[in-house]
Amino acid sequence: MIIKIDFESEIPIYEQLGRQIIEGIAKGELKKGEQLPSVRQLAEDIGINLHTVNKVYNILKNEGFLTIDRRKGAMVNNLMPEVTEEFMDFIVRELKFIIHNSYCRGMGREEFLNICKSIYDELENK
Amino acid sequence: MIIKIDFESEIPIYEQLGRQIIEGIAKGELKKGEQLPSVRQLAEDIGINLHTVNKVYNILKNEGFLTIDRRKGAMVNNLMPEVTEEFMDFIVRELKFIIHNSYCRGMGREEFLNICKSIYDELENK
DNA sequence: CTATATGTTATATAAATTATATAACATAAT
DNA sequence: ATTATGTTATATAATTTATATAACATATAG
Repeated sequence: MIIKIDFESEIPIYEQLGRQIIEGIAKGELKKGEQLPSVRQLAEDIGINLHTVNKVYNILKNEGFLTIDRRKGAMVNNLMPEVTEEFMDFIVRELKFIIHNSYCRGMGREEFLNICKSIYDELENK
Repeated sequence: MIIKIDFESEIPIYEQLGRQIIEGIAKGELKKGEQLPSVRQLAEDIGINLHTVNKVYNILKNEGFLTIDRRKGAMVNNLMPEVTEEFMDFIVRELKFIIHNSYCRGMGREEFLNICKSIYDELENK
């Protein structure tokens, strides 16, 4: 799986990395139980500090996406996290902002839903 | 229009304020051409610094939501910003993250789309 | 004209966040 | 024994976020 960091982005490196790992899991590029590179290896591969990778692994562990074994390192959890109340609050909050913003700009409901659908189509590979 | 800032939130104050103004415009609580409180007035009302309000007004001016007249202060723009390529990149990026994340957690396409629809229903006050 | 209110600009400061750099430790695998 | 793993501890630097004062130019109100 290829990780690509945009060092010019306003999005923090650890946030970009975390999103790409979740994307990899969602798309099946990272299988359940699959082992991730060690913090040192991945840090070297993408040219960032080992602590930044370690931070991401621990965030994703706390969210329930990864498990970390002292011996083998990080791997994709066999059981994905649930849709918690906290997570629902998060996506509703973010969706509201995106929808309010696009609504002001004249984007209609159908157009917005079609964008969502196209992302799902890409995700479930057509 | 009532502004409510959560000082415990991890979301910056200026971000919270900006989102609520856009929400107000989307919901019609703030009409086109309507005058907003002065930076000093609003800052005092919600208990924050005038520069934080000023920052928000200028961000929203640059995005095309507000116009700022030296005499009358900030007001809601009569012409809302367009769905620019930059904006499309933004919402696709954010939607991808939300969808990948919820997809991992077992939320299906229909459930997700229903959340979006309910936000639209609230927005168009059904 | 005077006083007030407006956005604006300029500094300065403090706290938190983000990212890196070294170093060391305990433990498991080779 | 050596190596690789996550982990912990400091330290530092840059950036972001938020506040605090002060001042300026200008338009409006009295």
